[in-house]
Amino acid sequence: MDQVDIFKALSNKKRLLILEWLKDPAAHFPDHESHSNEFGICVGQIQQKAGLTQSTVSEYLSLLQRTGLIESTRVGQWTYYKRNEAAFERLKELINKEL
Amino acid sequence: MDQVDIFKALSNKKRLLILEWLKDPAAHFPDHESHSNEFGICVGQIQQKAGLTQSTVSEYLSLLQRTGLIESTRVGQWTYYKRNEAAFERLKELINKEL
DNA sequence: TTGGTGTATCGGGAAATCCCGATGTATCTT
DNA sequence: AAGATACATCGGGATTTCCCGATACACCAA
Repeated sequence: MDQVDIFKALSNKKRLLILEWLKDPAAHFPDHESHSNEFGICVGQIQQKAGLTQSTVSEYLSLLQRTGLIESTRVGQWTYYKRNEAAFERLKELINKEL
Repeated sequence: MDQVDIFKALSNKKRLLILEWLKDPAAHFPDHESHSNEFGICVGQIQQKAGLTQSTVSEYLSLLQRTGLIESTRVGQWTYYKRNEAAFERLKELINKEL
């Protein structure tokens, strides 16, 4: 994934929203604390909030993961996604220097 | 132009290159100082270096201008483009805070 | 094992993007 | 005015992106 691919991943309103939600999961997914833990947020929760189909959300999360901006953990039948803040920091440094 | 449109504008290798070249025009367009002045670099110079057709480069520059990242000045038959560094600073701040 | 739930992948129609050649417009020169 | 130069716009074929429904896969519960 090069710089262009990262910008492409960020070139979508819904994906930007998802990344924003994952910055503060407790604030954006306050549903009884279920399906929300130290591993992140599961696909279903994100799908519900995003208002997209399950397949679309799954693909978007997969795409974001390929950029390295988020990471996933499988627990039972759930896949939890969370931000990779180190990757965000590296991206910001790159942008600050190269752009 | 919202955040998504700016990321879309940055989602292209050639456009990123053009923005990089315009960071230091003297270094990247050393052709006898001609067609290079305080107003920026003219379309033809950029087109030659980019290896794209004239129409494509014109459209790319127009797109980048719409995002506010570059500005143009018409002088005679030439249109000079230069970076709007203030816009880049605002974008970087936005990215550092929101992303 | 059977059925249910959560996620990933596949196939594809619609829309957007990429980049081109052709053409139009503005400006300069003679 | 006529031709040349620089750029913008138009029309379009090829590719990519968007987002969906259908289907496949993984795991759990009974």
